[in-house]
Amino acid sequence: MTTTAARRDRQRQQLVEAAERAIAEKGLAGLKARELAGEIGCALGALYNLVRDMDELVLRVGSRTLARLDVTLDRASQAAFSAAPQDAAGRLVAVALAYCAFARENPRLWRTLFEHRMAEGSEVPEWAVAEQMQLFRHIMAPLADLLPQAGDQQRFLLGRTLFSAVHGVVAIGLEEKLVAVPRQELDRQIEALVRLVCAGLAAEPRLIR
Amino acid sequence: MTTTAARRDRQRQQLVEAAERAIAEKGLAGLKARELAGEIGCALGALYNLVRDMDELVLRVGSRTLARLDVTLDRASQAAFSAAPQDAAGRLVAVALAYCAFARENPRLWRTLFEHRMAEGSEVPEWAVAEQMQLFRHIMAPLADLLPQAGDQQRFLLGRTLFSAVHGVVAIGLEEKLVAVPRQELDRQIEALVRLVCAGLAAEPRLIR
DNA sequence: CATAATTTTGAACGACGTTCACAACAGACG
DNA sequence: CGTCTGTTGTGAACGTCGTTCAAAATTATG
Repeated sequence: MTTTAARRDRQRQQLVEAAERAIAEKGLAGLKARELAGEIGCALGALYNLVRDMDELVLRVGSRTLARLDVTLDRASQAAFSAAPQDAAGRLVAVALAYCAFARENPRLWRTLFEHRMAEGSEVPEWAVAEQMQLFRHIMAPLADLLPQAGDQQRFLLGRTLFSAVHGVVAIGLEEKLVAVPRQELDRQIEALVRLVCAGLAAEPRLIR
Repeated sequence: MTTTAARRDRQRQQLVEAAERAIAEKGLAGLKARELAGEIGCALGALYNLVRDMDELVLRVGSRTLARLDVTLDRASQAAFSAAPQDAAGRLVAVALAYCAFARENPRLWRTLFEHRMAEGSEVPEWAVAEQMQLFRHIMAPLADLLPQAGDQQRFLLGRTLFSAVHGVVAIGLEEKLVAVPRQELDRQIEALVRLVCAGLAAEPRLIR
């Protein structure tokens, strides 16, 4: 019968959603096994029939976050393309700004993507890594327009650098540790960074040799 | 008598050094109160006479890390200045590469600077924030040469953006999660990023309006 | 030297993720 | 319907963590 397996799937779904809510409200450190068990109405030990351990749960939440981020970046990229099909730099800026907006609107879920560390001895499963890589296409596509004569290798390296750089600006800009940078200012920083790199590429293409 | 206060200071020093060793070897998650107490030869509870809580201990270790980083950046900046006094961009590159080298050579201590979060309800003390700000001067000085006619505000914003961008590239490049990026390649990425931004500044100064 | 103040001690506390012996249960067969 | 068997849910118990605290030990004071 489907009763057992189906209800397990349903409960697993509830569990992931409860975990997502908990992280979104209280951050990764606010995710408690006992609280989740209470919320989905099962015993503490039953969690481990739905999920190997907390790491897997966090990865599943991360998977949902990445999927939502992917949709966001897609929309931003398409909108920019519709507005100015030949402005590849503008598309890069749009993706970067969308990334920043997503991080601002989902601060704790977004942070969890980076601050979570697997328990000692465990490795990030392959599917989780693949999901992260998927997102790169939003950067690689405009870059291909911007650098038609560069090799795939060079483009990939530059794409990763660009992503890392924007990510760094967003991560430090949204850090609660220091005073929060106002939205407009952070957006300007990001746009300036991307445009400066693009202008640099145009002026001195040999820099990425 | 100095006996009490002096021995406390001595023990506190030992404690911080033991904590630094523990973090350097096993990461922030490998820092255990009981282990430290054993190492400096005191009871578990006595730690709380030397330090308010673990957060303070981590901040003290962070302070030492920042001091060593400061020395490293200073040396790199001065060496670049001696080699080419008027090459401000080269000095920026040198500082960025030194930052990357420091992170690579002190991966866990460096990571701790960013991954540590205060316990709920506590705030990062003012002296710790000031120490972080101190480091900005290594970026601000070359930037002042590079943009003599920009305002302090603009320069500061660009400096922070530049730091954040380089930090992001280093952070993601050294992530153990994915395959480690080879040293040479990471250095090239960082140099390319900084030089691209500098070239962009030269070609399109209006971008930082 | 006696007395008061301070400091060290380690058992105890509460919270955490995870495990496990056992109880409850579901389905198969007579 | 009753019994047997394998699976699933249960929550107390385990080990670990940072932190606290009453008592013991040590140090300072008159």
